This record gives sequence, structure tokens and C-alpha cells, in this order.
Amino acid sequence: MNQQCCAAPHRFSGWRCCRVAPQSFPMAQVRVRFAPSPTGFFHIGSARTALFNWLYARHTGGVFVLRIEDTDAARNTEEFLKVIYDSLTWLGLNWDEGPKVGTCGGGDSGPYRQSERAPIYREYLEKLKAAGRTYEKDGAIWFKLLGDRQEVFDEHRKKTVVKVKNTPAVIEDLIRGRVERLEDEDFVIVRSDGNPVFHLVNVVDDIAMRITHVIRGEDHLSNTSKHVELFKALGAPVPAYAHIPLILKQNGPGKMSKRDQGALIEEYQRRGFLPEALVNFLCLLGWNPGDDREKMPIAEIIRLFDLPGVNQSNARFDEKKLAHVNMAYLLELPADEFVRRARGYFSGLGENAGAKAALAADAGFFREVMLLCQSKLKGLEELPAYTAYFFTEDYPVDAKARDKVMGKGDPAARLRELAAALATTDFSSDTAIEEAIKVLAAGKGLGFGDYQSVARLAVSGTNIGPSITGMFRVLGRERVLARLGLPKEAFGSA
RNA sequence: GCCCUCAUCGUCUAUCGGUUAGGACAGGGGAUUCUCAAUCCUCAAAGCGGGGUUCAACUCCCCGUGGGGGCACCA
Repeated sequence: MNQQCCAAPHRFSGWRCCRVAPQSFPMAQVRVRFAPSPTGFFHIGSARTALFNWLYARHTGGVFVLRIEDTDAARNTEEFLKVIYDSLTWLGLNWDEGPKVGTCGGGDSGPYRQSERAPIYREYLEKLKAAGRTYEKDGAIWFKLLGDRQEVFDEHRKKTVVKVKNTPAVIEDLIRGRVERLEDEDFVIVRSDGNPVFHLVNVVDDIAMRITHVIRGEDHLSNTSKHVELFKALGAPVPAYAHIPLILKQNGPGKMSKRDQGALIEEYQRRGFLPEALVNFLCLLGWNPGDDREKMPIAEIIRLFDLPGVNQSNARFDEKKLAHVNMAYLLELPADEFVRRARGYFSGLGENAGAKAALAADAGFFREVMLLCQSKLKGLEELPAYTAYFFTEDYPVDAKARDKVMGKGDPAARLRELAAALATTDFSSDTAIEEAIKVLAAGKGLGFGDYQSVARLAVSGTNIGPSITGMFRVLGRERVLARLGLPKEAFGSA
């Protein structure tokens, strides 16, 4: 993956890809930002927002800025920050400017944590004050809109509010087109405790960091009129906007939230999903290359990605599709890489006994086992259960499989015959093993399958698994014969 | 309630006025096979409703309806 950061972003193509130039930075380099707040979770929707920002930066040869919106001081931000850094890094979304982490970060528009930018907010607040665009009320500082005002009773909120006869803000959205929204009430920009609110710091930072394109979730579309008013009041150019559709939970109404199944990036990481598969899947949620292609290398996605190509409608999350994409990536992983990732997954399992046994095994043996099973898996998380019997003699026996297999024919006799037939077979060769079983079966007027099923149960304790000849070869003659000859208690009377 | 926004198979989507409305996931069936997967073939599955505009509308416009978001001294 693309882990070498930031310093020299690739230049895939230029401005011709962007149908609508940002309103006030005609030929400037694209600067986008991802601005999460450290809550301790990294949401899949946030991941996609980060991804689309990153893609746009890489596509245009622009700069991807990471800014931490940690104005909520009450939290243990150091630990929560790590969640953000880890998730972005895992997904391969390297940032050019932002907090320094590994090879990512740096830049001259810092600091990149809002908790460290108080003087900057004060400075911009002074500008607003000087321009006569603020006033105090109830101990807070309010932003004053331009226009005649009148008091009206708001039926819904059951209180009198001051409405301003303002003209609608115009948002030229690269995804939605022209959107007009009227902001007709003053709003708080500094709380009575002295802390600036989101709308202010967000706009100030976008100005100070010279952000050209604001790519964010559609849930921010309604906020944008406030932001446009602030940009104008500060005499700053309004950035281009691109509001991307939201990800809806797969069951039930509403957008996906932290508590929904499959919402957290760390969970995919923990479960051994391939980050490149998740990224590819996320790209497809709201964007497509314009043809039937789905599984695509990230470089190709970068080449084709553009904001006007993003869908306008919300997308429902589909874990089945994700699983399929993940499997497709898993299947195509080169042998060495697959083994490396499999080992990584086992390592992540910590004190798990099965995982420890697998990691303690001979590296060559581990590799053989993994490669034997690669094409059978949907995801790395299936690995421990799928391969347990290779690494221990104390593997479980599946009751259902046992009842099914032991119910027909004379299983004990077949195991004996098989053991005898394999006693002199060359176990270094799949075909030799296959031949031996075939010859035995033919001699008894039976099929390969009649021996295969009972042998599989005896040797692996289950009726699913990799090819039995491969399984035998990897396990080796001694262990196979032992398991055929000394069936576990399970093979007594079931 | 007000404001913004969206609308093609169950799901993700293609189509940028003229197509037998295509693909993918999921589902059904079949082939293959040493189990289970994978793979291949195959079946079923969609233009929310009503008005316009046009020779022609899934595509453009309007109105409904439905979904989503927002309406804080949260971000």
C-alpha cells in the first residue's frame, strides 16, 4: 500500500478533471482537509469522508490536510487521537499536513489541533468585532447577520426569536449543483465560557489553512449557509463545496451511527479485513468509475475519481457486499503476502491458545497450511477455526458432521483400510495420495468420496475444509495415520 | 412545524431524450468436484404516483408521496 507519505504527492492529472473550479482560487493547488473530532471511535462514514478527500487530493496533485477538532477538552484526547491516526494509517490515507505521526503530517499552517489554536480564533474574532458583526447577549458572543430584523413568535420552539431579512446564501456544490439556503437568525460563535463554537473555528481554520475544497457529509449542508456568511464577513473567499451522500444503516431507518453493526473501522481491522478491500468497497458507496468495473487498484481509482462523479443519493451499507470484495482481494493476494497477513492476523489475537499454537509452529509448515486454505476463505477471521487441527491434536469434533458421516457404511473398517493403504504412500505428493485412495476405493467398488468423508472427519474433526489430499500432504503421514488409527472418543458410539 | 436534500431490481449502481433498462452483491436453479468454498452457466428481480414539455421521457419541469439530513452556548 501507499505508505510513503506526503512530501511529494503524486500528480495524476490536473485541473481539466474538475468541471467547476473553486470559486476564488482559480489556478491554486487543491487543498482539502479531513477534520474529525476525537471521540474514541472512527466511524465508517468518517472513513469515507476522509477517503474522498484523500482521493481528490491525490487525483489533483493537491494537499490532504488532517485537522483535529478537539475543542471538547473534557475528553482523554491523546488516546482518542490514536484511534484516528491508527485508522487512517491502516486504510492507507496518508496526510500531507497535520499532526506529525510517522512520515505523515507537518506543514506550515499549524498547529493542526484546534485546542492549540485559540490565539488564531481570537484574532479572527477581533476582525469580526472590528467589522461590527458581533454583539454580546447572555454572556455569549453572537454573529450578526446583515439586514432588517423583526421579532416573531416561533410556533415550534414556543418562543420569540429575531428574524433577519437576509438574502439566501448561494452554495455552488460540486456534487449537488447550486443550493440556496436562507440564514435568517443570528447565531452564537463564542460560548459564555469563552470557547468558540464549531461554526467559527471551522471557517477560521479553513481560511487560515487555505482550504480550497470542503468535502464533507451531507449532514453539513444545512450548516453551510452559516459558514458562507462567516467567510463573507471575514472577507475571505468561499471554498468550493462538495457534500457527499450519507451511509445509511443496513437495517432500519436513519444514517449509520457508532452503535450500528459494522460501523467502526477498528472492528474491521480487528477482524482481519484487508484495508485495500474496505477502501475499494467504500469508494463504491457513492462513486463508480462510470462503467461496470468494481474491483480496481487504488491507483486507477485515483486516476478516475472526481467530485462531479459522486452520487447524490444516500447509500445503504451492505456487509455482504463488503465480505465479497474482501474475499476477492484475499483470493488474489500473492502467496508471500497472504502468509504475511495471515501471520499478522494470528498475532493480533494475543493470548488466544489456538493462535499461539499456530504462531509457534514451524514457519514452513505454517506457510503450507495457510496457502492450502487461502482459496477457501471469505476472510482472515475464519482462519483460526479453519486451520486449528493443523496446529494441535486437541481439535474439536463437529457433532453434526460426525453423525452424518458415521451413520453410513462401516466407517471403522474404511479407516482401517485407508490407514493400511496409506502406510506406504508417498506423502510429498497430492497425486500419489489421491491415487492411493482411488485405487483402494475402486478395489472395494466404492467412490473416492466414500473414503474422503470419513477420513476428513477422522483427521480434521469436521466435514468442511481444504482438499483432503493437500490436507494429508501438509499434515504428513505420521500424523494422518495416527489420526486414522486412533480415532477420538467421538468415534465410539455416537 | 420550518429549511435543505434525494428518488432505477431486496442492496450498491450504469443510462447524461430514442436501449430487449446493463453490471455487481444477496436469493433460486444447474454444471464441476474429495467435503466446503471458489469458479462457470442460468433464473427471478427495477424506472414511486400524477401532471406537463417533446415526434419521443427512467432521463427535462412542476406537484404530490416517500426516504435522508438539519433546525444547540454538539461537532
